Parts: sequence; C-alpha cells; structure tokens
Amino acid sequence: MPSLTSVLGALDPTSDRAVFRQIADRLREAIDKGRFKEGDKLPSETELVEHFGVSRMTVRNALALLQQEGLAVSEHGKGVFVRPRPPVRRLASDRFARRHRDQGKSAFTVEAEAAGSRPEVDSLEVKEERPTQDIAARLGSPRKVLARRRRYLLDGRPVEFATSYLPLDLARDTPIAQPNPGPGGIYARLEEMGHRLDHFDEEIRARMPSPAEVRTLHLASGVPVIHLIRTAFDAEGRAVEVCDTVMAADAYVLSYQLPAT
Amino acid sequence: MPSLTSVLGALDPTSDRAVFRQIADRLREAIDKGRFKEGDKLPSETELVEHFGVSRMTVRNALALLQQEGLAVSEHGKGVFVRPRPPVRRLASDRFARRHRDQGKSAFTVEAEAAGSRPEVDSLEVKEERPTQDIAARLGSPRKVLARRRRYLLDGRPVEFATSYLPLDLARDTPIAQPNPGPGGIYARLEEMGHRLDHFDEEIRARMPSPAEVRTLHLASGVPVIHLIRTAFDAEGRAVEVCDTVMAADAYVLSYQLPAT
DNA sequence: ACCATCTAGTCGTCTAGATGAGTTGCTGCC
DNA sequence: GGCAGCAACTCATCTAGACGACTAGATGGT
Repeated sequence: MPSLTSVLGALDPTSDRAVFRQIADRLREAIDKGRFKEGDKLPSETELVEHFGVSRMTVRNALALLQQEGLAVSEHGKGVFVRPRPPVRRLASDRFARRHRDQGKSAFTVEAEAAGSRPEVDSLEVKEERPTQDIAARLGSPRKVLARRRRYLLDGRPVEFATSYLPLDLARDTPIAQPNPGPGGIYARLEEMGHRLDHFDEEIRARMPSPAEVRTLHLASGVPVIHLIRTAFDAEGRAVEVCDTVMAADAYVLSYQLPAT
Repeated sequence: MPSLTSVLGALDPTSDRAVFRQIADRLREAIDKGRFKEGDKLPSETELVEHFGVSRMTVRNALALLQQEGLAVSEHGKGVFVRPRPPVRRLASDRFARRHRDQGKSAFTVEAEAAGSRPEVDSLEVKEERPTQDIAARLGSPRKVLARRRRYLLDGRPVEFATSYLPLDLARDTPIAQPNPGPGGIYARLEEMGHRLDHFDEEIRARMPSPAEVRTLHLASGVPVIHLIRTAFDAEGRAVEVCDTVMAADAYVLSYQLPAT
C-alpha cells in the first residue's frame, strides 16, 4: 500500500489556486495516471483531511468537484469511488431499416441479447393525450395524440426513457394502441396500414438531467443525458410519429453514416 | 416587488428531504413557473438565509445544486442568475454536401453570417504528430498524421474546438498542410487530389467537460459537451480524415435525416 | 466632465465543530 | 456454526463564523 504522499503529493501554498481545487487536481491526476482505477475507492474524507491538513468541508468541495466532472461517485457509508464506465450501446443509423423489422422482438431486445446483456422494458403506458405545443407542431397540429411510454433497462440498469406520439386519428383502434403492437413494432404496423415510411429526422441535444430524469434513469451526478427527438415521415411527406427519447449519456454512442453527396 | 414568501413559500419541517434540496426545489419551481426568467437575478444568499432561517452553507448547497443542473449561474460580486439559453446552432446532416463547398468561406462562417452572428476562428495550429492509438486505428495506422486544430466562436463566445487528423503521406506538401487550405476547405482539396469522398461516419457522445475543455470553451458549470468524431472515407474505402470535435452542448442541436430503407 | 476612492453588497473560500445515517466486520452469546 | 448486536468507519447534513475578492453605485476632488 503506497503512502498517500507518494500518490497525491502535497499542496502548493504559494499558488493562488483554491485549496479544494488543488486537492481535486491531485486526485484527478492520480486517477488519470491509473493510480486509482475504475471502481477503486478513493481515500476517505478523514484520510484526506489528515493528509492535506485542511478542514473537512474543503475536502468535500474537492470531492464534489470530481463528482460533477463525472469522475467519481460517492456511496453513503462506503466511500467515494472512481466512477466505473459501463459498457456503451452503439446505436447505428440503420437501426430502423426494414430488414430489422421482420423479427418478433424489438430492436432493443435483439441488440441487447446480441451484446450479451439482459434487456428489459417497463413503465409501459399507452394513453391518449393533448399534445404539447412542440409535439403538435411536429405532427401537423393534431388535436389529440396517442402516447406510448416505455423505459429500457440493460442488466437491470435503466438506460433510456422514450415516448412515441402518433396522431390519434391515425392510431386509434389499431394494434398501435395496444400495449404490444406485434412483431416489428409500430413501424411495421404503420407500413401495413399504408403509411410507407420514407425518412426520419433526428434532432440531438445534450444537457444535464432534470430531477425527474435522475430518478427514472438512476443517474449518478456528473452524467448528462442525450435528448433525441425523431420524427418519422411517410411517402406522402406526412409526419406519422414523433419519438422523444432521453438516454443516459454514459450508456450510449450514437453512430451515423452520411453519404458525401 | 412580490415578497419572497409569496414566490418561494416555506420549508416543510416534517419532510425528511434535506433542507438544501427543499430550498433548491422551491427555487426550481419558481424558475419553472416563470417567477424568475432567463437572466433574472435570484435572491442573494443573505436573503435566502434570512427567508428560510438556515445557515449560509445550506443555501449555498441549494444554489450549487441548481448550477449543477444547468439552471443557474453565479457571478462573483453580482449574484446568482437564471442561466440564459443562448441561441443554438443547428448542424444539418448535409452540411458537408459538395454544393456547400464552392464558396470561399468555411461552412461555419457562411452559416453563422446567415444566422446574423459574428463568426471567428482562432487557435489555428497545423502540425505533424504521432497519432494516438484511437486516431491511428481509425486512419489505417499511419506512422504520423497532420493535425489541424482550431476553435470556433460566435459573437465572441467560444462554442466548438475541433482537430482534423489526416495521414501524413496524404497531406504532406499539399495545401492541406497550409493554415488556410483555400476555398471549400480540406474536403475540396482532397477531392482535387483524387480522393473522391464517398461517405462520413459520425460518432456522438455526451459527457461532462474536462477542466481543459472548461477553459477552452468558457463553459458554465452544468453544461455538458457533445463529442463528435467524424471519419471521412474516399471512394476506395480509405479513411482520409478524422475530425474530433468538442462542442458546448448548450450551443448546438445536431440534426440528421435518415432514409427509411 | 472626468476620475479616483470609498463603501455596501455579492459570492468564494476556509475553519471547526455537531449530529445523523448507512455499511461493514467483529465479538460474544446461544 | 449461526446470529444478534455492537463498534468503527463511512458519507450526509447542518450550524456559526471569519476573511477575501469582485462589482457597482455613491462620493468627492480635480
């Protein structure tokens, strides 16, 4: 067990950089250099207080900084740990290709099982609603919409929360209004109903999660979300579905292939 | 001027929710309801201390929470303000289409001026380097690469930092190795040199910024970054360029159009 | 009119404690 | 051996106060 001094060094009293930032710097360096690896426990607050000769609030400020940066997570009663990087799921831009729609399982399930993970879907809710202004504008201002909400989990960890909106006049009394819309999902049903899909628009934003999103996705502090809004258009140019997805950013890499036209 | 009580209400002493979280909840509600608008000053720490009857650290914890959520920013000596949402720049998936490459200006400059903003590019650096393992793998393991670094600003605000990597054997002694590669940028030069571009791969991640990125992009706390890695392939399937871009997430919406094949 | 200075108000940093609550492992009883 | 309970350690929350640094407006002199 190397001494704390050899791992963290000491503070520079002549520096005008705040002490808690210097402590965070030392810890960050140690993590970057591999002195602490993913999942390792960092020195306890008490140990850092004694090592650097500062008060506990100063040490806590330093640790809070690392958590905001997404480098560390604290666990009450246990310690502060280097944040483990969960395996990421790669979303290819052809994930809605027709050739992926023939199977009975959802794209999420197929991909997850192929990657050796245990997929789950919960919070399934299907209901009719008045659309928000934004959703209504994207769908051509329907009075009401069908909303399909669900949460996706990998190996028990929630990673994504999605809501699909469809104009109610289009979805009412169809399999799309059922909790399970059948093989190939709602896109297969839409095509069967004569809405041949032409293209999708996807808008991507990144931001910090709301408190509700932190609860739903069990997000550690320092983990942003990716907010993806996809609109599906049929061959007549009508927007037939808007899917609003919030993803834990540490669980995803989005991948797009663009032709160089 | 409405009283603080009418805007913020009081705490619930029977709740087991931490006091600083309750204070943050009250402030967040007030912001959501429009009682405080973008750019408005929140009550000072002293005012909140007196209103809620708690110590200053408790109030500061509450305000820190709002800043982590990206809802507020503090300004030393002035106060804590509801974070203004800067106008976002939308990046379309056809932004590298040939038809956009004819003009003398860069895509960034043209788009920014069209949107009425004042674009700048700085930190221009062009040099030869040994590639990192990741870049090397994407480019077919060249021994050395040409790296082109630049930072983009809109109306004086830095919004994006990008580095392009090209295999050195391909870029050496060409206009691409010049600070200004000429009209249409390096993609026009690559095509002139016989590398007809075929397609781009883009990988998108979101995460919290490193301290270096906070400095380079002047990021407020609670603002994540979007990390985009684009690889350009020529008609022979060779990777001719990798562009590594870090964007302030509050300044961008990425937009992709996907065919429903 | 201009500018330097003062001052009140603001957030930033740090100290030194107290109490509470979750986790873990040990100890001693059965 | 098994288990209940205790002790030690962890982070979470909160208090009360001190000093520093930055901002902006008021003051007053040139």
